Amino acid sequence: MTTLEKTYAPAEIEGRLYDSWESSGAFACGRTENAAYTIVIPPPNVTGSLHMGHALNNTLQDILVRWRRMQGYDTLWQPGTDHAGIATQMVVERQLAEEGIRLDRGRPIDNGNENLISRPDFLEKVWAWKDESGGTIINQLKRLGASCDWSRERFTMDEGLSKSVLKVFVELHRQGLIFKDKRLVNWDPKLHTAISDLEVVQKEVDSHLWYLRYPIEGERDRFVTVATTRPETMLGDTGIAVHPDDERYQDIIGKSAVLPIVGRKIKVVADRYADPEQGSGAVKITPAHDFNDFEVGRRAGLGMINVFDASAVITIDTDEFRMDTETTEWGDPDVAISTFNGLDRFDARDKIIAEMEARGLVAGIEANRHMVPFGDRSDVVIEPWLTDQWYVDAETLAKPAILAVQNGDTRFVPENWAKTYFEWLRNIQPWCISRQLWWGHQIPAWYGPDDEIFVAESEDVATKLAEAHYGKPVELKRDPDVLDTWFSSALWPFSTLGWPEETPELTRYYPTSVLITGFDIIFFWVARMMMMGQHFMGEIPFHDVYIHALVRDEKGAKMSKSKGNVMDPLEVIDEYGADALRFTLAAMAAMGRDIKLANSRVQGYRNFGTKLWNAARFCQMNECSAPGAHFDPSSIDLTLNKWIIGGLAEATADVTQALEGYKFDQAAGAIYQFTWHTFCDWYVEFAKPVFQGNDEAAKIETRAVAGWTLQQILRLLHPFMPFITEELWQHFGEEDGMLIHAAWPANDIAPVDPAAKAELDWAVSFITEVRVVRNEVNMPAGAKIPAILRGASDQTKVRLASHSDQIRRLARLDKIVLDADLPEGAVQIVLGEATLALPLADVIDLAAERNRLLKELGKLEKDIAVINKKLANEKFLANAPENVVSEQHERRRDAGAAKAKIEAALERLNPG
RNA sequence: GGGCGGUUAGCUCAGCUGGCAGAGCAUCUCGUUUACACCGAGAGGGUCGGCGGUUCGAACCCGUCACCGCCCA
Repeated sequence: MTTLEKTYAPAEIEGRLYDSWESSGAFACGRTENAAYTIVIPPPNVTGSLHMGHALNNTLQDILVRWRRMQGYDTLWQPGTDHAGIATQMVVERQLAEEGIRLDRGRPIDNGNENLISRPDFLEKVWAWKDESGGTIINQLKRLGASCDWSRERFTMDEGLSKSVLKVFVELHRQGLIFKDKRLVNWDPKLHTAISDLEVVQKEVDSHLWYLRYPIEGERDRFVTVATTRPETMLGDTGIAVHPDDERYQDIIGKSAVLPIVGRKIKVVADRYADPEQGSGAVKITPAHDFNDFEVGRRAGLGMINVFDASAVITIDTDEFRMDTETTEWGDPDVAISTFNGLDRFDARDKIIAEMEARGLVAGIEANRHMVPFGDRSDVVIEPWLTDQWYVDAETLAKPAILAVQNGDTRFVPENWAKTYFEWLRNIQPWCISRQLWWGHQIPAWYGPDDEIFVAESEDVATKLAEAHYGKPVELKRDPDVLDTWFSSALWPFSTLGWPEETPELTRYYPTSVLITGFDIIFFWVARMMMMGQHFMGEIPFHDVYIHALVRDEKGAKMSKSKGNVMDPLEVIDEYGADALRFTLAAMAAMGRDIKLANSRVQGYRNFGTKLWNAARFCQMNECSAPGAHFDPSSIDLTLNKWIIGGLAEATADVTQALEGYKFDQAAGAIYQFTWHTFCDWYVEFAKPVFQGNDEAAKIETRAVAGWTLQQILRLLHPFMPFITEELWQHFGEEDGMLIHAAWPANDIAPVDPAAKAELDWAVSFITEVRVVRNEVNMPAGAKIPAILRGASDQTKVRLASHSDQIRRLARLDKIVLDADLPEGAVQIVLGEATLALPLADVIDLAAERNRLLKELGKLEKDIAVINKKLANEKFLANAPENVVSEQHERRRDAGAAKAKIEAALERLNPG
């Protein structure tokens, strides 16, 4: 076996190990003799590439999956991507646009150079793009080390998943839970599709509040002033609302105003929506272009007048626009049409203001900062627009989803997020699921000649339904729209397992164990998967939902391309290795707190990997190989070895327990602490004299224990740092097989020996005390000096005898003499019941030593005063638990004894 | 406006059921003692945001104020 290099080189090793895991089938599920442990990946967007959020999300999933796999579970980490309707269509459309090709969606050709592409041809292009570039993020997940079962990779547009989408749509429709309706939707005038509330981002925009005067009909010189942020929509105004209790407007409620420019008669209605405090207290009502106005209009029975086309261009040459109009001094519908028709919405705004000003109807303009809805993909202002769309009755489906979390069938971790979940589900609106796109699952609805709707899983069935309905064959037209991507994602926990087929996988792996995701996705995924899972499987989709933090930059700002503060996980992996990135993310994944990531942190954990690597080198150099199956950690002789084995047992329990509670940071902290500070700092240093000594039996045992402990460390660390641990396993693992398959250490893997712990703790504090003092009195670091131990108990003497080599080496003492006389000017250290003296007046700074002792004395006196006050308090004695009281007594005794020794030392330092 | 979270060392954060305030990074000092300078030994650094309350005892529980962040309207 080759000797290890001086440092670990991740780049050379990661790819090779990943391939050997994958090709050996290590990631595959199917050890069906064991209990199942399932995680479905929150499907990344097929157009996406790995960002830090993904890195965190998938690191945590991989930690759980690798850990459970080692525990023997039949693990399935189900991977895949979603088809990302809008995003993917945009990518391909953009590519085509560069070639001068545009989708044939019934709009006029801009110029002679454009070519149109048909829907089937376009879809072919999308699939070609997907085959070519759609696997980016999957390969990036592999760089991270993700141990997904890639043989089961799914895509939401796959045949099987598409089949489940059809079935769900048809069934929900039959149950009356999917319906078609004409309502206001969030319309994206650039992408020409409806989008869901969740795809709208509210942004604060500096704009104005315009105060416009509308004349009251039949009353000369009487006006009502309305305040608006969107003057261009006034063309569609059909009413004015005032608060029913607003005294200013009592006399005009029920009357009509004349809509300026247009000449339409619009009613003044009383509605609580009008806020007397806001603006003028009167608001113009445009039911076809505002969600609130829509409700007001419905309550008051106002008309709805649409003034925009799909691109939000003013389109008013219509009969409905002319409704209730009359040409007067204030307005003329035909002039309005000729002036505004065909204008872009923002040009129309300027022109409206100009026209109103010309009529003297602008009462004021105020600067105003307010929220404006933007499409998260297109980044243009979203228009509430009246269209026919398909909806899911989310309110009905939400009920069981709420119940399941209330009664604990599904548990949020941390549990606070349940509130967010409830909040959203309790106020849920009908879910608009149709999208005016080509890429996606086409809605399985066909229309007869009279627009009768036939919903069926196939055209054949729809045709038969239609024939039965009409009594003769008719020509049907399929609904051109596709379904929201999230509609198919909602089925992911069971559609990926084969549903609607009753596959063995479905029976075995559903419900899944846990869903790991970010809080921003509770609505998109968690809630919808819960609704669909319960409705179609009759069972919750996951037992636990772990919500992790957001990864921010080191200053706490959200990473974004525009800010230029994104850290690319792949660059970090290139620089420090995947293990370092993974460990950093895990160590920082404290519950309920965002992660502020800095390169220095990753570097620190890279160093941890190097430390482990070098500890392994040390073991290798001293022939500490893994001892094999015959090794029994409970039949160990040396205290040192009993101690490290006990420490390992405690660390094992800590890591396991932390992982069980999803406390990734604590698990990482426990293994880090044990590996570096217990194993590398103390155990290895204590083992050196053993290896250099002549006690062959001790050498043999220590070699075995060191090798065995290292092997257990590799196991415990593997879920966090899979690559470096697997690489080292080749040197320190069991003969057969890879670490990924090795067993997770049981909590009772080895006995914890309190006596051994006490003995080593004593030796460690001996060494530490000497080091502290040597430093404080400026003793040359390299100087080997003698020491005198006085007043030691028998137990201490025994302990000293057995660790004398180690203590002399690490404290840099050349000999330790018992109970000798003290020469002048010795440094004295209080060590439990004993006093340790370093009698070397010529190499120490006596003034510094005196200061040191005085400082220590001061500290002890302060401690004693605090304890005395406590113990003098009768209420404390009466109320505090007995162990707390006795602890205080003990501390006073110890402090008192130490104080006496310090005083004696001061006395000896300056006799007289 | 409604909801959630935060405020602890210079920075980033732990701190469980109330019982001696911790880690990593950074800083300073010393050091190459045959795994490791991506290292080792040590040090300094705190009004636990403010005020009140409960308690023998509060970083922790309660109230209140201030500031910061996020989600929803």
